[in-house]
Amino acid sequence: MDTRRKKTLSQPASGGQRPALSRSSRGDDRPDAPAGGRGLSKRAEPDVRRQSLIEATARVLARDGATGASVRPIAVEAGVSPGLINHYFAGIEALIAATYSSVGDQVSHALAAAVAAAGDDARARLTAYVTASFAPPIADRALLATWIAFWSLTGKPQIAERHDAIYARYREDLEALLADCGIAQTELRLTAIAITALVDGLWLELCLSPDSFTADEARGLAERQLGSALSCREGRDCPQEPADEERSADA
Amino acid sequence: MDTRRKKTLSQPASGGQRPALSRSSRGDDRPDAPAGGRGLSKRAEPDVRRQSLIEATARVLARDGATGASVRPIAVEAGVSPGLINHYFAGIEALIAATYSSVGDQVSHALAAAVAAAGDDARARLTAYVTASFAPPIADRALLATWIAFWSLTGKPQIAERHDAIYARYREDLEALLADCGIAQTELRLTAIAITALVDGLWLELCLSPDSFTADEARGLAERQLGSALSCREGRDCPQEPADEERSADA
DNA sequence: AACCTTATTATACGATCGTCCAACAAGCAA
DNA sequence: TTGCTTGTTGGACGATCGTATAATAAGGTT
Repeated sequence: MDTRRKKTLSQPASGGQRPALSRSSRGDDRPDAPAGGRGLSKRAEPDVRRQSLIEATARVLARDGATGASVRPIAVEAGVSPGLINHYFAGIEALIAATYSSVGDQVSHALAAAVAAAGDDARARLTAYVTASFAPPIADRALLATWIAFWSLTGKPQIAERHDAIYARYREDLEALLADCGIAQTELRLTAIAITALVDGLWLELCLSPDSFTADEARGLAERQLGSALSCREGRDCPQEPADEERSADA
Repeated sequence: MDTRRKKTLSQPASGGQRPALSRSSRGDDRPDAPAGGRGLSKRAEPDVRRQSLIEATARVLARDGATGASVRPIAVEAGVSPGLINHYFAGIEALIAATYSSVGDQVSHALAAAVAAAGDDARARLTAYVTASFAPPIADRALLATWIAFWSLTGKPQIAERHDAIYARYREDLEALLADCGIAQTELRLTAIAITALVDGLWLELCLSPDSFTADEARGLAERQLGSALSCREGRDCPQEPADEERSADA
């Protein structure tokens, strides 16, 4: 419902508002916007309106990045007036936080779809999961701009909380796929962290400067890392992390 | 050349901000404000002034991130008036681009120092290079905030250019260390890309949400990746990237 | 001295930021 | 119809943004 009412510090500054002008120009010149697309200023179901604001925010973030995500451009994109945003969200920051969760879910679903399309073989599903980051819609400069905007706000607890949830879910899904491939329980967590980091780093640089390597090369490197992780399961010769006490020689 | 003048450059212009004294009536109220701690901003050598502005920008970026890096806070941090920034730089964007190069150099030097401290053994130097990212001054939230601010501006060619140069240099240094460890020439480029991506991803997540894993774990994972890369050099059984034709079975 | 160059300040300007608010409008209950 | 609730609008407000510019200060040259 309201979710508002801060009645904060600033007094209305005494003097009454300007009587303002009549809105006579409105309400008779246009019957209303037809369905579909923008310009819907009809009354909407609260959940529908909330979602349309979130989606508009995602589009603006993708197009203009963090600096462009301000109230008025988002309102224009959603086809509503600026004031409506503060009616549905406690502030622009809350709207962006909600958008983080929404975009995070979309990414998660895109990865799940890639896994589902890979069939039943555990190894193929794992490969599909990690290499999906190097193809559309994940490997996209606009998505990176969106993501960077979220990162730039992780100073605020509200956003950091969602970041942790999204990444925890990503690693959780990855751990499940790794377990299906026979990775030992004790290795699951760190293996998932390493693969996540590699994929994240490759995805980041692939979007930031696409000339330094190709998406195919990124796929190959991720695949190699998977092979290395899986070879440990078969008792092969694989490099082990040195024990903590052995690691002091390099300082 | 009184001695008081010399230290004013590095002075953050703390307290005595402007005693009201607005200069609306120029030249009659007060010719100068000589005494007191307010001696900031004498004339400086152009290069010195430029550098002090760059350093002030780096401090503001580290403290407040991308959204805080605007003309007036930077000017306050540098202890000069806002207008001076446009005297030395073509705009705020040019100042931030220059700061990107400067911070990139500092990071590069910090990594080089870690390598130099590791001694003469090639393997130890390589380890020092990659694990330095997980210790101060690299593994630092403020540095991440700075870096994210740069990333958020890579849409502008001026910044993207700097990003490419900085990352190319990072990979170049890494390739040299890998070559010293005997990595084959044909594998150098992709190996460096993979290690850079892993380190970047670990560094990013370590700074963003430090609770998901520890710096020691990050070091161990990077070390394991190095071991995997180096084991190939000895003709051991190491996972290979599958050929491009073999990768289409998952649809 | 007078003159010139330029570093530096302080402010002005228009644009845009987030938030708040009073008036309008749409739906629903009586 | 009349009333009531609430989604929605368009703008006001103060703060801050980047840039531009006239006035002043400082150093160097002749």
